[in-house]
Amino acid sequence: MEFKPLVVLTGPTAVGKTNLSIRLAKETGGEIISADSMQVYRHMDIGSAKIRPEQMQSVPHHLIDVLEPWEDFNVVTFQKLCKDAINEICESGRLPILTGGTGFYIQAALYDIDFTENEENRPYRKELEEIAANAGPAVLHEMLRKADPDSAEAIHANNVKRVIRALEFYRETGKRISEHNAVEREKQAAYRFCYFVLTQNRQTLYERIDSRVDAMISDGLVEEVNALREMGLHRGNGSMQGLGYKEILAYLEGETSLDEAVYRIKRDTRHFAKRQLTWFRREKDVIWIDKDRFSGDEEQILAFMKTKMKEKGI
RNA sequence: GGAUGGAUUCCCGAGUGGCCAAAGGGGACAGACUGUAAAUCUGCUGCAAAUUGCUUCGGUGGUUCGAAUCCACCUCCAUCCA
Repeated sequence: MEFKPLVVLTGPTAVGKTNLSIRLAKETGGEIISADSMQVYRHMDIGSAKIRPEQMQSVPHHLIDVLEPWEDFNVVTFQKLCKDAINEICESGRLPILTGGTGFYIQAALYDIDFTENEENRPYRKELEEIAANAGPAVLHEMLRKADPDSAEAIHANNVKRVIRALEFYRETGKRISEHNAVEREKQAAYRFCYFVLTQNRQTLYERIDSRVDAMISDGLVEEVNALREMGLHRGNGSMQGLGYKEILAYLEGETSLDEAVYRIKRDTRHFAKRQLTWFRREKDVIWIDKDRFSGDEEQILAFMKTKMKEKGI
């Protein structure tokens, strides 16, 4: 079977993925698929640093503005939409470029990880959440130890969300998620790919994050969040877990000052960037692009990327 | 000029004679992650030849077997009185 080509362009938040992706797409006849858990939502433009239509320069973009902010989104949905987009782009003879900062989504798409279709069992999840809240996380963890000792070993008792997921998996499939994961981990990529991770020195990155947050505020982030709030969105919505949204929401609810909210957005975005970097470091077959090595010169970076792509036959 | 309060490890801040390299929080750094992932969670943070040794709690000197903690003087900061 012939593998389809796929270019992945990722990196920590605020490194400059968007601009580079546009240039790469224009030079290679590519179309962009967003691997971003927040840019899928309409009405969330400023806080998600979504590309503006005029920036797209007529390069087609997929998976941006496809959901309303009150709709749920998750890896499986992403995976499905992403796969469709890749197929469609390839069929038209163009190159799919997966761009965005959600490492987990990229992994799910690239390795075509099997999430074992199962029904969402809301009542069971709720039941488990209540056990954690009332009896404590240790009790829940003990339940997991009985069902799936390996998972219990691997997942910290305090990580309630993941303990619940492991328990759910066992309940729904009758199998242990630890065994399932072990199998999936061995998978080879489903594409002929280049996995680029754009990076730069930490200090500069952090400075860029700080000033981008300031820019978001002056571009009207507060107004954007307020509009969402008036649409009925609240902290329970998945979309409102986004950086910049939950903090401004707290401010609008009168829980914090604006200064405090801004401080938190900056800090938590830096933490997020660090987590992204940790994720990419662990991914195999990654091609790092250190902007500092190229003195930030996009021409050189693009030339480098194209060389690497040629090596892979893309 | 006088009175009072304060100065603690990167920051905030607890500690008022031994159990203190010093609570707690923040930051920084590192890590995990397979249907909430911009989420969730973990570790670590004086130095070193590291189950021990060395240097830290504004400065100097002193009391004591022993001081971040007590005393004296000095420096700086805050508030109040002139």
